[in-house]
Amino acid sequence: MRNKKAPHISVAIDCIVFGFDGSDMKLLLIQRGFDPERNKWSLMGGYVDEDESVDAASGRILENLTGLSGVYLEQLHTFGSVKRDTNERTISITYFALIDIAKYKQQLSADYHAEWFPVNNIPKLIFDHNEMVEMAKKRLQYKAALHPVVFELLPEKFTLPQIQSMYDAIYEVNFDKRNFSRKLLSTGLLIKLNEKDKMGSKKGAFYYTLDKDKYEENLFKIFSLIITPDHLQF
Amino acid sequence: MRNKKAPHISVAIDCIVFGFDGSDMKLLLIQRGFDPERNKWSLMGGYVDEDESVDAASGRILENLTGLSGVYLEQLHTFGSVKRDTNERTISITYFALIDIAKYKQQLSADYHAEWFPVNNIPKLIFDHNEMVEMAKKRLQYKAALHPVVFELLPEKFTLPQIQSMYDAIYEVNFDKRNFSRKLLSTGLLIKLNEKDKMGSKKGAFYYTLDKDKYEENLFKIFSLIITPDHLQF
DNA sequence: TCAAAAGTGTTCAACGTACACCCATGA
DNA sequence: TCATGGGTGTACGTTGAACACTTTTGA
Repeated sequence: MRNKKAPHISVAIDCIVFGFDGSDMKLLLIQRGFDPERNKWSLMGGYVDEDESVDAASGRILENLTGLSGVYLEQLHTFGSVKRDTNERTISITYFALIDIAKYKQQLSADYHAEWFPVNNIPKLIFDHNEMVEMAKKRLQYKAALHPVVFELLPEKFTLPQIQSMYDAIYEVNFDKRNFSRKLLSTGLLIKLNEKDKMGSKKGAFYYTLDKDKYEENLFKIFSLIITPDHLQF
Repeated sequence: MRNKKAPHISVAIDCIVFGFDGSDMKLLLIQRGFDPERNKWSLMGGYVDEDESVDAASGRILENLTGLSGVYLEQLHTFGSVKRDTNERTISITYFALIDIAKYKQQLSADYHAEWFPVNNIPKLIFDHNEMVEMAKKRLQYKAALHPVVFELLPEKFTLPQIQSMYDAIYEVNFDKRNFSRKLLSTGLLIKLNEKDKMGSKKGAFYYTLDKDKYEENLFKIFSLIITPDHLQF
């Protein structure tokens, strides 16, 4: 009951950071610098301070450990088994972040020892962090099915092959590129630029950019144009 | 960082209980029996014990305050503003429950002072509990769009008008009953019984029951037959 | 007999899916 | 010149949406 004294339980945050590099989905991990479990791979974690909200804590902790700030962060789930942390009773509130790898490349590699791993080849992580990652992958699938959050993973301008690779990676499928581009363009949310990306091919692929105004207005109607429930892993 | 000492933050649970009575969606509330905020309406809450998981705590707290056990409970979100609890720094991990009101009616009214309120007419609640309820309503919409969890709200046998009322209530729309019943029956998941419910009308409506085997098998493919993204409130 | 809710079918437009070839370019 | 990836169109079946009348029966 609320009027009894609260037992002591520590409150931590762990951040699951997804990135997209133009062709693959990646996950950001750090090597733990202290005992226990020193040198094992881990998510970015830390304790919530007494005078900060848990949302604020997630941003602070991510920035401390990776230098990343201003990224899209959303609460995922709170993990609270009794023995999940081998050290002391700790619950962990997890957040996931979506970023465009290229945009933050320099910030990251300069001072921090974080590394990108392909989402389908994650090493063994400390505690229950692998479970957290699995849940985050599923949540991303759900979220992306109904919300255009995934544009957070893309640079300002991007090509159709890039955005399709992103969806292919998130849902672990291969969409038909003819149907995919038709559906995507039919939203009217993409503006074609007079400029090509020549990185990916000799012919080059046209860049597109988000029509921000329409994007705000139509936040709702847009998706599930792309994804049907068949694509979700239950 | 993980190696610093954790500050003291209390960890509480709050449960948002949705019920369906055959025609309306309801929310279960209790009147707080202690200060501060004595006698104000509130969700069912309590502290997590040091030696129990947060999932276990949610079940225990719900049972303590309402007598309900064995109900569908799912974690919703963790609320963690600094001043959300006016008493001491407390984060609240919220869970939502789905129950068939009739099934638990006796359990509830006997010993507990909990009351059902229509979801569209909730009183002012303590702390940030109204916000929690709003989030739970949205989550239920999302969840029900892709998962058949809503059968948790129905009795063993139910009529087509009842299940449609439920969807109408969750999405705050009025589905066309011809289209609705065709879609629902096309899943092949409902078994028509040779028995009618005469409560709702003179003619009576046939009872249906879930084909449990098929239900297990097809957990995934089923929904979004009913709901399209247009129905979601963003 | 009538009021009230249950139950049922058809038509049309929109959408999803499958599928194959040409284009532009740099090496 | 050729290998590589980019870009486009059509045809068909399925699905979603709009729509109105008949049935049953208790009061």
